[in-house]
Amino acid sequence: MPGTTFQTYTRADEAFDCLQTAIVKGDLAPGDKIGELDLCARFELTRGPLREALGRLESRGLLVRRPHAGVTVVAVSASELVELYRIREVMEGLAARQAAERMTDQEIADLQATLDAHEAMIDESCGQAYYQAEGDYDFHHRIATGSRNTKLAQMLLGDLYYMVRMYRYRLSTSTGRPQRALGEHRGIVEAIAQRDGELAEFLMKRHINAARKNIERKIQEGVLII
Amino acid sequence: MPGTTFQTYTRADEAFDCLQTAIVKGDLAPGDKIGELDLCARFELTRGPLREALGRLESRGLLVRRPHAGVTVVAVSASELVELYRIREVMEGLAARQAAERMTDQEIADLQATLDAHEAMIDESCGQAYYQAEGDYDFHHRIATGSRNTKLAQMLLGDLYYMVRMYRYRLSTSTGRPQRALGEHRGIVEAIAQRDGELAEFLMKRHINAARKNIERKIQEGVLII
DNA sequence: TACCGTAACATTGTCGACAAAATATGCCGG
DNA sequence: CCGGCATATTTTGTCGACAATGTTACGGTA
Repeated sequence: MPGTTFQTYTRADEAFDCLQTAIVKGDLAPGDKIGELDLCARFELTRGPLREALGRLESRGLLVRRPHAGVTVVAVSASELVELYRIREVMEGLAARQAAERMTDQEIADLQATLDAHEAMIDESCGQAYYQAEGDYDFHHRIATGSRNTKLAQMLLGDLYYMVRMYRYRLSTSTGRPQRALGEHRGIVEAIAQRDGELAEFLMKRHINAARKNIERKIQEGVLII
Repeated sequence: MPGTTFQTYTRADEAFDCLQTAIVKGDLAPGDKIGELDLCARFELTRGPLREALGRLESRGLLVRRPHAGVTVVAVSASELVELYRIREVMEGLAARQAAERMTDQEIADLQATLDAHEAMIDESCGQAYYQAEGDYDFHHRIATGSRNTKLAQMLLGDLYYMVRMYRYRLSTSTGRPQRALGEHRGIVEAIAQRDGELAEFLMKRHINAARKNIERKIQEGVLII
């Protein structure tokens, strides 16, 4: 092997990332019927890699494809969004428990530092909504990874979070009560630091349960239209 | 629309199914480095649809792909297999709870009938191992569907079960104690029939937990080599 | 005028060939 | 005899063209 320089990115990967972020950010709205050649022009690539990316997105549930009739961005109904949170509740509960058992001390310290930075941002109240969403994502991301459960992290990070984020960007306000969410996050980290897996699981489940109820309330009030 | 006869299957779908079953059945063993043209010859199709199918399989975690270096069937380690059961425990627990709340009376009756048929097979002890595996799969499949949680069913049926079945075929004996498993199944269905979601969740979690411990024991004894 | 059947269109699915990268082979030097 | 380098080969990634299918528009008929 002359130059051991491996190429890690291919055009299909590129297309996959572009499409995924486009869907998550809302540039491609749910229900949109998108043509292949349009996308090719948009991202400057040919149909081969694009179709490969479309297949992957479809497999992940972000696109729905009807043979010979084109692809459409998946439209998640209000009830389905709520169901997503029910899944998150049990899966992230497990992640928190395993994270409490397996995270390194360094990782826990980093996690606490993250919360400190997060708190500082909230206090300065600069771009609350956006940073709140990003901080929240970062928190859950770290715990999923810290669980050391490959498949669990893959399912959370690769499947669920993208669908949730898809609507978070649209909502702009994640929970609406950053201080309260931060407090819950602190409690979870505290439990993890004490290696109390059971408590971490309980608190995480309650945390996500609260977020679900918040969304249900917004839907009922008509604030959240899906 | 002249003839409203929609074509639902394309060659890529075909390739996807073929590859998936080939992996699950063990015709393509974990760790195998498989070439695209080999697969083309094997399934009699061209590289276009095949690559699309490979992308989907990769996205689902059954294949791992290194750019320009080919695809290999994913090799799940013993610890990862155990982790899979931890995920199943919480997810299927949720499925059982929601199934208890949402399954129709007809579905519950069908489920009970399924168990009766299953019991008959075990009594006749004809092809125990195989039918045990199939019956077990059928049972969990119905509950996942009965949860009416689209994404949950999709994740269980589309992701987890395929990975678990991949090793079930290799083990030939699923739990080793069909009567006991059947009894646990009966208890879960009973809870569902009584619309006791909490109990159904508890029993399902305990059921899968027992299966996990059984596998852990086999691994320790060296019976199960991965 | 409304409805149905047909034909043209546009879009997707499929194929074969070319280009780029990684692996395998052979050669040279130590 | 072994290790490292350059070349050759194989395999993957990409592209453009053709075929099949769904969609749309049009005209005829009741």
